[in-house]
Amino acid sequence: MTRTTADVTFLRDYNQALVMAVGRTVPTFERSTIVSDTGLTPQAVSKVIARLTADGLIRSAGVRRPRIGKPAVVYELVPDSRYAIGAHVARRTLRLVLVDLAGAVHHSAVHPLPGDFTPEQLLHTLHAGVGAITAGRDLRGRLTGVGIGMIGPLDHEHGMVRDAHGLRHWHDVALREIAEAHLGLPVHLDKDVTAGVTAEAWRHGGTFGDAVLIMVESGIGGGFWLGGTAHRGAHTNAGEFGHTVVELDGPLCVCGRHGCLEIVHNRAAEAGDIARAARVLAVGVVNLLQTLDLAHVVLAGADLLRHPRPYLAAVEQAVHTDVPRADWLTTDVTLSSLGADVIAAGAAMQVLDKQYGVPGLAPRQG
Amino acid sequence: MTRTTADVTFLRDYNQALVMAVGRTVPTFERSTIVSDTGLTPQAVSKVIARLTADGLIRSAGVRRPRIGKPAVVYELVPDSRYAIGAHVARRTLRLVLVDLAGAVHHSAVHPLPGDFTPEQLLHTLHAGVGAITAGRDLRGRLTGVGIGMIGPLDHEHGMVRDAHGLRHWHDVALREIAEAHLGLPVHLDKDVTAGVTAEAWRHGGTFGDAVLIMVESGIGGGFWLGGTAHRGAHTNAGEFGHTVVELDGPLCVCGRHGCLEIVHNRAAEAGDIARAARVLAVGVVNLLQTLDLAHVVLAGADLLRHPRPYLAAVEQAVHTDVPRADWLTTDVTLSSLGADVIAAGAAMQVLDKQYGVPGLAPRQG
DNA sequence: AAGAATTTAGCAACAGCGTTGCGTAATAGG
DNA sequence: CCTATTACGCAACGCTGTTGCTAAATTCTT
Repeated sequence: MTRTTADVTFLRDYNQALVMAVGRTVPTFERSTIVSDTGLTPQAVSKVIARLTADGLIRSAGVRRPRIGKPAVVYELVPDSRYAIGAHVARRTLRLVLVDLAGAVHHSAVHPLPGDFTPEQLLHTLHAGVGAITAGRDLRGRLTGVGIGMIGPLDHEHGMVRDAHGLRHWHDVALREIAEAHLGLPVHLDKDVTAGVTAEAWRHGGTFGDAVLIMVESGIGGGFWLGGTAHRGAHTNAGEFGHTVVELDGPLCVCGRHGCLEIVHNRAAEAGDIARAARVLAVGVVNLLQTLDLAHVVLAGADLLRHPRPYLAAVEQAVHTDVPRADWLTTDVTLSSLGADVIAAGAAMQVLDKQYGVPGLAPRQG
Repeated sequence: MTRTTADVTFLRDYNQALVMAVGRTVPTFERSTIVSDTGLTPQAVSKVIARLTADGLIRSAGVRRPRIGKPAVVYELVPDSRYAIGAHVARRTLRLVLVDLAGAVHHSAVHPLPGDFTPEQLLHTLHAGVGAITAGRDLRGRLTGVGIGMIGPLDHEHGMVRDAHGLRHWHDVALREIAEAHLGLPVHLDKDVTAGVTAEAWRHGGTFGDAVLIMVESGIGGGFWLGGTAHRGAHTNAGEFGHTVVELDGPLCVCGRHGCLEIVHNRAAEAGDIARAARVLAVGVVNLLQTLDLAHVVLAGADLLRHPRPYLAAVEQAVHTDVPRADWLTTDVTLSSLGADVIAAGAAMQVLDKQYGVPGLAPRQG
């Protein structure tokens, strides 16, 4: 394993990203806002603001007149100064979105994919879809790249799809490399659920605590945001939350174990007992809270969003009653604000995060 | 939430800590070792080595003669240049250890605690125990501080014990503050399992990937090391791994839920069926791997270490057979190398880590 | 109307970091 | 004795955030 080393360019990028994180989450801000939020000196903030203004990422938006004294310059993020395209590769569809620097979704389209599609077929559809997005717009110099969120297992670091579940033609495909060659843009590949949780984190700026995005969509997965970054695990395989056993000696799951959350949940759902399915999911969520002590639980996925109310109610109730000492152990439970776009949008935001997010110095796995 | 800001002193401390992390894990090293391990330039490494030598943290240990050319200076960590004391507060005992900069345990002692002891009683025993350790040794200027590992819930950031499980006199006790006043040393308070996993990480240097320390000792807990730092969660309450449900509608647990890993495991263990207890634990471990994709599983705790072989075998087998695609999804399973000292030693290493470990820029929870 | 008080913001000098360029020390081999 | 090789540091540099101070823009006070 090697850690990243730190030099002065890291300092600059890091502090600059802190300012951007504030700018993303508030309508407007001024120098004193940044000073108190970050602890940087006023002079340092001035330098950062000057750089960001020169890059077109922020702009002045008038002045605020204090009770007395010189008026303060008010700034705002320029959302359309940068864009990224996000792709959600599911089993039968490719969803593409255009996302701006603030995390707003400007365009969303779903393209059908052939059953058991090949890499070539995906790239063809991806290329056409990206072309359709860029065609009507002038994104020259403002399109940061393309993010792809996909089922695993895959290798995020090397941009390789290892063995996508249920897709026969996807063994050790260097998707990032191939897609970059096809599209002529930087490409970022990650697991669908990890991309999804990045969407929630990006839109909340620097203030997003430890979180999980629960995805119920044919399978059940969980994307984790821990300690200020996405948690991918040792082999980009974190998130197989559906394959945790909640019923010893329960029904046999496709993964080979018995009583996985996914199979128990799906049986209830298929029997039409959504309330029970939701309660089973809630047990799993509380398991996560006990294990990881999360601040946010975000619910998403087509199968869940078909019945948002019972799921939300069951999870909220379990979180508030089954976790002891709830007075200070606060965890909020919400539905994903981006609905069906969350994975694709999150994939796009991963590209933005890489460029404009707070950089980490975390080690690569060893 | 506020993130730490980064200035040039952060750069220095960070790169310096990278060098120390290498030094901790190898018997000797030289400038070229650091250059290739970290990616720093030779000149930067020279400056770091000069600083560390001046501080007495490393020293020259001869030269290596290359085939031809000027001999390279060989360096080594000076283990006894810094020490820290670690305390493991359990329900009936206080374990104290003295640990050096390399993570070696120099002294270990167990002091009895009264049943349902009060803060005052603990501090008295702690003070006497620390005195006994420092009495015979000349640790002037080399004792970095005291780390305390304890059952939760507690608040790591503020050094407060919230409501220690099963201890009636421990509600909102500002233990860190009180202990610092008593001992005249910096004190670091953390959950027992989190301290434990820090021991494993510290002794492995910078190369330790995502890991969990499983602790089986009356209760079952898990300490997490994720992304290069301890994972404590939003309220320092991560690690209640024993209170994850593995058997829906199973026996009632003390926590109020049914079928928790802890109660199912303990029933099997109490019935003398260690093999089944170990298999139940292994199911929980695989749940963690599916969720978090960990590189290391470390087993510890008095109840487990009474039967190390069946536990190790059961967990190893489950990890290797129940997690699919094991050829590249490698996870190693080991027993804690520190045995019963792991929590106390880890608490000590948290103090060392704070001073000499790789600093993070991670956000405090919001 | 003029000056004091207050708030904001930037210029200039500075210390400290890693980097770059290059010179020097220490060895083995010819 | 010279050359090739390897190791290593001095000095200058570019860049960072910081510190000290000045200037600008406004309201309040006299």
